[in-house]
Amino acid sequence: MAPESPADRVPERTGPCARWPAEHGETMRQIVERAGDKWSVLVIGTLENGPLRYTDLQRSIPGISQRMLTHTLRQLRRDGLVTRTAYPEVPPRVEYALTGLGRTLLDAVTALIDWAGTHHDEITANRARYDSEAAAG
Amino acid sequence: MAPESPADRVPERTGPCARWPAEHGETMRQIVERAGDKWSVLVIGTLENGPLRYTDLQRSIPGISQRMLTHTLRQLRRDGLVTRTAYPEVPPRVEYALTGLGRTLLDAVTALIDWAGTHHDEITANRARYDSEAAAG
DNA sequence: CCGTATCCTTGGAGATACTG
DNA sequence: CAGTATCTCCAAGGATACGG
Repeated sequence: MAPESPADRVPERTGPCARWPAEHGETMRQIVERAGDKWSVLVIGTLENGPLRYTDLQRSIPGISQRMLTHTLRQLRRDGLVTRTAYPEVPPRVEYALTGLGRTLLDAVTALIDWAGTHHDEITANRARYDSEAAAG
Repeated sequence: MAPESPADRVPERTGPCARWPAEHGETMRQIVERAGDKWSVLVIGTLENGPLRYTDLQRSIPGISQRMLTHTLRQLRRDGLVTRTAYPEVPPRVEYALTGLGRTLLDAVTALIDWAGTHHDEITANRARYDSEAAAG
């Protein structure tokens, strides 16, 4: 490769992030963002203890709208993280459950939630300090 | 507590998710969402190998706008995940680096990225199947 | 009971131009 | 070099009403 200027301080890092394979860039982003999505995380976490019906999910997750519950469930089903089982009864009953894949994601997400819980106070303190310093100038 | 209707199928799960302490609800969401934020993850990952200057970050993260780089760096500084060091030189030089806290977050996020990488193909296949089934009816 | 369809508001994010 | 300021656009998400 042609020699560069002496100001070439950036080392042998051509891509954005080493562990973020550019090959799958688009899909990777979507997957990681799903894990950071509030509603997805809450739905997955709520299903941890076993299958639940649509209405039970809605009641177990305060603040979620029908629109977002339906939408989130569809995304999770599409990715194979959650299954939907309709029982041909009257009145109709539909249950949602985690798949094996969904359970492994739950583990990874749980690690993140634990991290957030562990460092919650520290981060809150950091923010308070930063804000007060910014206000003081 | 007053006895409920027989349709009381939801077990002793009053809150949304057991591992998601409602006490810190708001902050927890922000923290977890930060870990799912594309730009935050890329900035943190890019700083893995050592401090970098503003312009180097911008060049190392293709597609990031000045606005989002500045904004993301400010959030990360506020949370105490990244430090900003200005060297009083001419021309001015500013370096950004991970803090210890930032490095621990990097570990947790790396686990998630690894999960995404591991199951990338499976998820892609799941989506393809779901989409084709939806199209077929 | 289990969703779909529609309207509407908000703020996230890119592009651009300018300052210390 | 290292940002700030402003404009603009668009898509995520809430509220609501209706269909199977």
